[in-house]
Amino acid sequence: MESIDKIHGTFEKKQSEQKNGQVSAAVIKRLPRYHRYLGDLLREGILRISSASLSRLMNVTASQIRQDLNCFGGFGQQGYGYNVKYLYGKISELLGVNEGYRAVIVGAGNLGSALAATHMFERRGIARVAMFDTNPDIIGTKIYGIPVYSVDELGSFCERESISIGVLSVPKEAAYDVARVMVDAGVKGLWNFANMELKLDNPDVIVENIHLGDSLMKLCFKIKTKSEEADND
Amino acid sequence: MESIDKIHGTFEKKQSEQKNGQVSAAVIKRLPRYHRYLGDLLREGILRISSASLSRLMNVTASQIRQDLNCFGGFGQQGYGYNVKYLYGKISELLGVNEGYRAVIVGAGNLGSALAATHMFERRGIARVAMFDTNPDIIGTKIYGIPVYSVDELGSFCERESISIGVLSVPKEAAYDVARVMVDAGVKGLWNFANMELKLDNPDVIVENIHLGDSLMKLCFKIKTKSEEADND
DNA sequence: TAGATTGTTAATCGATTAACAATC
DNA sequence: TAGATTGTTAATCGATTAACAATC
Repeated sequence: MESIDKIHGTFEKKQSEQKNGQVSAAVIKRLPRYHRYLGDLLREGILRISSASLSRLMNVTASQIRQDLNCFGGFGQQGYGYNVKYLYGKISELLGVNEGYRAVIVGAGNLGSALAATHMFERRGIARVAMFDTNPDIIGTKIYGIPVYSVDELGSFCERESISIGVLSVPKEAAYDVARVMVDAGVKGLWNFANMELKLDNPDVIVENIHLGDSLMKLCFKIKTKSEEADND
Repeated sequence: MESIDKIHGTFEKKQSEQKNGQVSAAVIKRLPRYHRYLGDLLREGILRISSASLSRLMNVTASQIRQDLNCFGGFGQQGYGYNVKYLYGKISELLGVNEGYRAVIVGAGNLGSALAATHMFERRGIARVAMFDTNPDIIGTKIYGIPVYSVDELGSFCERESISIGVLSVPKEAAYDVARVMVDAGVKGLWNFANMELKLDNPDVIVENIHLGDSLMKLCFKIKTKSEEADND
């Protein structure tokens, strides 16, 4: 196996930090997908890959891959391609994998429990340190090993435990109250499943709104459109 | 309240069916969001809205709203704006709400159960007629009122019950087998939570892949980027 | 009628793709 | 060295925004 150091040692300056300023939303959206595919390749034991072969695998153009990666620095090598392990590491870094972020899940209903059950967090080096709910029957218990506390303690807990990520799996009606408490407690990002768009006045807090229903509707739209096409044949 | 008929009766020709050919993916992605906001307005009892006020509400440009809607026909009226109820209805139609699609959920684990518990389907007029699993302990039971059958019966069931939508909340490893069975049984769309991109050779079957992990990573990326910005101040 | 606001065309902007010189 | 493939610039394409005439 080639030495990663040998290949990448000479032009380290350019790489680590983002090139000039803003990266477009389009590129950011694609980064996790690159990460996924590279993870698969790594697990398959593939050592190197060219933008051309990766493009075939991912159904995008090789140009786009090279452009995207170059937003962050030269991760490849002319005549060689990309070292899978190295590139995977670089993208992991960009995405904040293993930054040691700490998360809480607010709302221990069906969705909250499902999120507690996944390996989604650990896999990215994110610790789920607690869950919060209002139901006295489950407060004090553990769900998939995660302790459930009263939502009354949410603010003080987040502050004390330096929580960066708050997951909102609460009903729509509770979302703003819960969000406010967490923002005041210094939480940096909210992952919002509450089925509404959380608009905060604090521009430093990042919000990712999940709308599963939108995806379901897109599916229905496409099914419907496809059927109508078929009818016109 | 104004009569919808009075306002819209005169130029019905243009509306109902899609204008010339393909609608861009960008527009399709935005339709469910329009639907959501209009639903909220409707519930609040708002009768009419202009593209300008809707644009303020939704944080997009009024131009974009008018362009998007005009892909499908003239839903508004000069000097008046849009009738909320009428527009909501039209977008519902476009999205296939209340088309009577029938769905099954394959995989009755945490995620499958969480999906069984939501009102996401009914709300869009989609019937969840059954769940399927391999676990003998839950086969024959009901989860939130939905009967659970053995995955062995999946194919024949989908065929017999004319299922249009298959929800995949199974482990990655099982996804292709399950997908193949459903596609062969005439299912028209797959909503795939299996954490991998389902690539089918049948171009008539629609696949929506859900990657919650990608969203979580985007959140981390943004938190990280924001922190780094802050450090450079 | 005058005012408001759409539908639609034209202008702008950004993202994707193509091309190729640099270079491993 | 010759071949391969990147990094990057330039060309193309598509999506967003602006502008305004049509019209309710």
